[in-house]
Amino acid sequence: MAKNIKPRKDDYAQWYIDVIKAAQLADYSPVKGCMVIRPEGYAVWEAIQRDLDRRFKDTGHVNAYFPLLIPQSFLAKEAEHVEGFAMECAVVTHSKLQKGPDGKLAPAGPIEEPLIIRPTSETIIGHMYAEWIQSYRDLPVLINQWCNVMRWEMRTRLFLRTAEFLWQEGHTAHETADEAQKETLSILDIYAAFAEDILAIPVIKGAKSDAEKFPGAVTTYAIEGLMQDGKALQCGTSHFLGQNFAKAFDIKFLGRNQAQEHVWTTSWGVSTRLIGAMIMAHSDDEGLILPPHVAHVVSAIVPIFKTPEEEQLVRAFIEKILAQLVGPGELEAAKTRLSRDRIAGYFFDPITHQQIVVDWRDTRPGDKQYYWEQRGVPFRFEVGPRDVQANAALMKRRLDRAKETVQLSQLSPTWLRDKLQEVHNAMFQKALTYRTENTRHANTYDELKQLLTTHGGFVRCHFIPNRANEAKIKDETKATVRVIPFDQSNTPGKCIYTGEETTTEVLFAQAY
RNA sequence: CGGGGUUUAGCGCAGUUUGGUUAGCGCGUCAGACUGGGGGUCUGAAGGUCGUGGGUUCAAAUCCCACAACCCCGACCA
Repeated sequence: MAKNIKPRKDDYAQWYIDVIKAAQLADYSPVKGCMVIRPEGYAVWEAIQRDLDRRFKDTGHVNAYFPLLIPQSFLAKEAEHVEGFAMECAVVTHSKLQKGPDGKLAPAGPIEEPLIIRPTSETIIGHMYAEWIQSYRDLPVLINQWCNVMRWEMRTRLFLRTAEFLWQEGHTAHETADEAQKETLSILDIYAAFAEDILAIPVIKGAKSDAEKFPGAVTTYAIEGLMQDGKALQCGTSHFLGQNFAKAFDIKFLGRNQAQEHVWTTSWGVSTRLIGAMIMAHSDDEGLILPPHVAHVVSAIVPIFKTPEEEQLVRAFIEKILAQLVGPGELEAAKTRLSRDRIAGYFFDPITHQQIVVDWRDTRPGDKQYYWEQRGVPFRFEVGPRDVQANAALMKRRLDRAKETVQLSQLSPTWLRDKLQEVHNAMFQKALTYRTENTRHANTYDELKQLLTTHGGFVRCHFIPNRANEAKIKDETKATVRVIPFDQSNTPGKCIYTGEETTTEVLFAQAY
């Protein structure tokens, strides 16, 4: 039992915080609502960036960077957009600090037009696109940026909702509505594939109801995941913006027909919230469980010895293990590398910089087991005199604590990659099984209410999306329409709220 | 922004009722020794504007006043 982590069943919210603290993913900061992402957490973000960035580039996108500050007037140009974001904007109104009569620093030098710190960049990017796009030959524009944004939230939670967060935001402009639509959906596919193949989180693709869509979008698509406490979490969104922003920012081009037309735009993003999703989807009462593809340490080797003689033996044997897993070149290169407190790192994958570490610290083996376990490292190897004798190592799997003795001769990079993939598959399956078991069907509103209160999870039902009715349902159940899944059965039924005939099925759930 | 509560070491708390020496305790942290196949033992150490400002007093963590921050419940938000 982990003594610094509250079990999920006792207090899920506290468990979540404890896991993050124990794994040193993040820390609270002196600024309310803002978090510090520590190296262990940032490594996960880097893995997310690395993989997604490749996927974006593979589909023709390029990266750029736009300013943090946006003229306040820009936000107001799109009516729904300003409505959606005005309440949570941080506003910069002064350009300097000056000492007042009391000797204290106070803001001075008011600036002519207040600037807002970007809550999202549609407006400033729209402004630039208006200058850059003149002709159909300039299209499509396929730009992404990795940056931070700020939304002044009342209630924050590490990774899930913080005032400042890191994300990527793609902004594209197209000649036709059809092309923009396709882009929106192809990005959603990328997000879904990424969530499932890299983070091992099964997600449901679908459209948002009008009540839940992005302010300023025509249609918002999302991938939705189910967390272990039965609440849903939106893991990524892709918006078809129609010509709303094109009209607001006058993004026009001369079309093939010699007429001025407005472009069709999209925007899409995922954020550090994905790290929260990853934690809540997989981790257990012992701490973090990292999906292998984003684990910056894929294996930790824990040496066990009593005497200096035994240490010699063990050390020599571990070198043999490393030689087979990372190669003699890397084994040699690692010797000149600085390491903290005798945790030696060996790059297992030179591209992702995922590593295997050997924990030579002078602490008890039990401490080390917990240490690496709480950090979610997929595999631990125990190597002691007994193992040296047997020419083997004891391998422990983080996911289920399964133990396995592996012979030295078995070890190779492909062997470890296969093992990591097995863990990934098992994690995905486990999460998928959980989701399947926690997706239920309601035929009436009473059933919906009853299922939500007794089980949580997703509830699927016939429903005609409608802003007013959704608001009432949210009032009564705290649940919202998470998605209108693409995967529709197309069988007619009665809307659980109005009783009208419809084929539309939606997923309700309480959400983060 | 409304209602309630809290504020003393990194965390959790005692001390405030009835003002009085150097503000303690547990956990954690750090160092050393012994130890070593799942959180071991011992020794030692560091760490405090007692939320902030003002007042009463010979003397304030303690009494008085004002303010602030944080937490919970609403509201807002994905």
